[in-house]
Amino acid sequence: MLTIGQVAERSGVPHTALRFYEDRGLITSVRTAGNQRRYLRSVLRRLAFIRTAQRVGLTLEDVRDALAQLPDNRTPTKSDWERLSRSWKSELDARIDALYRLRDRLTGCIGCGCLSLRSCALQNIDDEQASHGPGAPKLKPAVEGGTA
Amino acid sequence: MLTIGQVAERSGVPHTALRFYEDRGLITSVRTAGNQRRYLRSVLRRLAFIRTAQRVGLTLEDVRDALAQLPDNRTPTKSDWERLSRSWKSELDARIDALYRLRDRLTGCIGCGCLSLRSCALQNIDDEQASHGPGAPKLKPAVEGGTA
DNA sequence: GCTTGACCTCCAGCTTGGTCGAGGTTGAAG
DNA sequence: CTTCAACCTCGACCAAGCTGGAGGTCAAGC
Repeated sequence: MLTIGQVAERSGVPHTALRFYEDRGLITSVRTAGNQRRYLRSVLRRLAFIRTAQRVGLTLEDVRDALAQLPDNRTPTKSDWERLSRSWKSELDARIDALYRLRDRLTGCIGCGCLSLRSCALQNIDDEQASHGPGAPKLKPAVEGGTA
Repeated sequence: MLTIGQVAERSGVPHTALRFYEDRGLITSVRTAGNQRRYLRSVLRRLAFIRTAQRVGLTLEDVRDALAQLPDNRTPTKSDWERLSRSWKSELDARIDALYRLRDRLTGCIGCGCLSLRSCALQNIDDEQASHGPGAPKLKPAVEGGTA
């Protein structure tokens, strides 16, 4: 069992954030007789997962909901992971896709002669994300007349 | 020239957010004699760009810094885009990579028989650090978009 | 058994990315 | 010329995701 300080050091996640995550239900701990937190080593795995997910733009709530599908008290089974995976895969795929388009649009624009943006991919971004992600309000299909 | 209401409708970005973005220097407008905002059509392109970038976890500041490289008052040239592209590509690549790892970790776990997590990729996220002894290196210091 | 640093709770405050409403102005249609 | 939706500014407020401090407790070393 690890103390909060040990977890903080090993994971690089500040102890303040660890308490915050616990408060939000992303991680759990048990308490000593003296009311101090003690963590299973598996919390490090969760934390790595949380931080990675956050870095790519998922909210703590997204992560919490996903992790809620995993058992706290036992090693996740194959079907535990399957469920988590299924529920996340399409979201992750969508994000990967969005990133690709964002990147390729940039580099693509160089090739496509953006001096006249008329036929440029960037032009057409607006219609793609019609309904995505809770955090990001949507861009409606814009009526791109002719002049840009 | 478009009014703020027209831009809001076409882009799907609320007018409140439009003023907010202008305040933060992400978009610009000109004013009528009566002090009302008028936008170039190109603002729609910027907005689509902003929303996409946000969706994949970049901050408004990241976006602002990137867009600051593009001219406000003329169509971006090839070299404008080249500069923007260069400065973003590695960041986007890193995020794509992170997403892949996150996704593949999930699906990988299904294949690898996570009933025993021993050899699982997820397992090794933290063990790498743990096994580096007492002064263990940290997880990625987390979130924020500083490296853009 | 005393010290000291790591721990506890609670709460205020910060940043980001906005929304909402009050109170006033503009501008195009009738 | 009136009307009224759409616009303006400004400041309060919101939620997420934290940080930091105050004031108190625990536990390991001397």
